[in-house]
Amino acid sequence: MPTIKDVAKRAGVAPITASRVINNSGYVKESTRQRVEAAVEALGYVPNRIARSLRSKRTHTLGLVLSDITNPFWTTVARGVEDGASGQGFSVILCNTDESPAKEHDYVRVLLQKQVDGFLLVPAHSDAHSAALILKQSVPLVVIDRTVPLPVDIVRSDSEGGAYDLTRHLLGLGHRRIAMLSGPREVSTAADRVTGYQRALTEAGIACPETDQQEDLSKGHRMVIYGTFTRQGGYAMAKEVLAITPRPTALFAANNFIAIGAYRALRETGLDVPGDVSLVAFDDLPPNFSLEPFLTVVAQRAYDMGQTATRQLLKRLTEGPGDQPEEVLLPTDLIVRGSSGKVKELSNDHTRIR
Amino acid sequence: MPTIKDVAKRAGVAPITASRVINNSGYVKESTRQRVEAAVEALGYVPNRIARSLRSKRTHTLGLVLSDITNPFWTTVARGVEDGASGQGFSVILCNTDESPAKEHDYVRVLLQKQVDGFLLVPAHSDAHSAALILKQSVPLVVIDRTVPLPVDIVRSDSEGGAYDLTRHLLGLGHRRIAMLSGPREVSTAADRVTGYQRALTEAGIACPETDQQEDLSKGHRMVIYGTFTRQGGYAMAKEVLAITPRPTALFAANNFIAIGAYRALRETGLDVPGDVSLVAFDDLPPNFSLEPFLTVVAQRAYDMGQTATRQLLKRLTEGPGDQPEEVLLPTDLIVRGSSGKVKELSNDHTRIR
DNA sequence: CTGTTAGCGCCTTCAC
DNA sequence: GTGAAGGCGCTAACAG
Repeated sequence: MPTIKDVAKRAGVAPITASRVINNSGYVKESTRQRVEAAVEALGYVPNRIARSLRSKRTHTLGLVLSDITNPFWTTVARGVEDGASGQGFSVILCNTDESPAKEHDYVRVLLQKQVDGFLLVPAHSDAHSAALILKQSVPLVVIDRTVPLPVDIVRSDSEGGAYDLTRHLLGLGHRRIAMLSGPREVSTAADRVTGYQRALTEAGIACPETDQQEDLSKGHRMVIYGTFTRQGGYAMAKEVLAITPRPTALFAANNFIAIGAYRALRETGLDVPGDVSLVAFDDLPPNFSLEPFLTVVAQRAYDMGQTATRQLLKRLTEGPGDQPEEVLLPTDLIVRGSSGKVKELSNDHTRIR
Repeated sequence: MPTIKDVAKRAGVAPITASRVINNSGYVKESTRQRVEAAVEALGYVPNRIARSLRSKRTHTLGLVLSDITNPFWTTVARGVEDGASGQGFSVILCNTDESPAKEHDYVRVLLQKQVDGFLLVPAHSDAHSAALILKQSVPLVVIDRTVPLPVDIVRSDSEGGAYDLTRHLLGLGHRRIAMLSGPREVSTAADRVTGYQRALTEAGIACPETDQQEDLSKGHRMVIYGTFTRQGGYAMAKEVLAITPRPTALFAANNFIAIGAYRALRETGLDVPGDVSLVAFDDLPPNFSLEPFLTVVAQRAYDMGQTATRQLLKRLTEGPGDQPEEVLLPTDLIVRGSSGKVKELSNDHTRIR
């Protein structure tokens, strides 16, 4: 493997001169430039960026730490990151944490040792242990998707607004008993989605059984149930909620996995979607890979999210930390499909709708 | 950012001693070990792997160059790679080529400069330009999914066998006019799938119009049509093939995208699947993200593919190039679902089946 | 326009 | 058990 010294020797110049030609820096006479280029060609010289990084203290590499690349949402985010990075001459090291803080921590440590120029991180836990570690080393960091109790740049979707839109959509179809199948209480996105749901229902004057015991629940009421962001979670929550009398007329799945589990529960129960029960979800299923997209959803701009976060990170790399962190809130998109429909007035249902 | 010198100074030892403690190499007295460890802790020392790599000529980093991480098949492969790599202390740099040889070449050059220890490559073109470049630098390489005309390790699915199985499945359901909607002729996987299809039909005594002009085509015949591995391609090919009289009773999509396009064409034509026409595909749609998996497919073991390729690559890294390259052929799995059914005998169809 | 010197942070080699 | 010297490949800084 030839080094820059070999190139220099062959061209009859000093290494630094070869360096200047290779990096197009400084003045070099045309004739020597050509001699050096010929030597590079002849030797098949490949510059060693590791050595360069050691000097320059820049690796042109970013660390992308997320939960699971296999989830189409994260896949798309990752693609946005990679495109944004490679466009600016940066490479991306990919790490899957599977939501494990321990894994996350290990990855971050290694990436720190590898001297990545910056981090894109989806924190596995709200304690933000890893994020703090990164900041302590004063390595630039942009957090994606979730909030953390740290002064740090964040790019995330407007979960609350999206959930509000989706709930309004159901209200518009006449639904008054909408069950929210949520994720874990302590995950910020889950909490935000519940908040959006609650806001829409409050505006519509729909009671909350816990707080409004005295009110008339007959015109509809709220149902929030917490679980995990998984198919199993969705299945279990749907089963539970479908057993309530009177049955909810619509289910709001707080993410795509929950929606899939809920759908299975609905089918098992012999209920038609949307004939008997409407089903909507936060997060689209990958519509590019569906024979027929069916779910009414609020979709996140995943690609945008990755790209925006990367742009922000690269800005920090060139412009320095700046005075204070920024938070970017990406809008969500309501996509109405076949899984949501008008409420049916059931004959044996004493609660009349509208 | 403290260096090993700072640690050494604080512990009152030479840098090399600190190094020995940090890397757990050589003999160090327990008391000095503790002093060094205390210094590491106090300073928040993080070893610089860039410097280490410069010395050791090992970066513990692999380059993964594939077409598009957004395709669920590649996503799964990538996850297999990342798991296999991180399990052995390796990081993965991800690159999307979008099947562009130029992009691929640029990525490979950068990765070579970054001194990755090895490559996992899905070649964008059968000319294998980038693969050759890698081999020239004698950097270990494992090719994934496709064959290249080079002596190199390859891990791929048994495309021919899978296509054979899928075709046999259709034959077993009574289909005799099965149209193969293929990918580009020059892509090895497309060619292999056509070969498997042909083999099954030949065994079943089904004629090929081009070569068997004289034979009786009334008992069924072959239809192979070449296009692109895209939804548009699938749509166009399906439209074309459905216009033929007598109409094929089954469509074999050579990959998941083609299947989606073909399904759309079928629906537009007013045909029921599988009532009027059966549809099967090579490559599953992401079943984890479907409300109801519907397509009968031959699925590839994508995760396995990534993991196997990585294991092979890491073997080369530790054991050297070995005498000659290996080729691993992964089996495929036939998954029968709702999209394939028995042929109907149409009243106005003069070709009697069986 | 070109070259010399020095050092990035680490670890192999060889002494003690 | 420990340390001193030197160099991995490259490029600032400072001559000339």
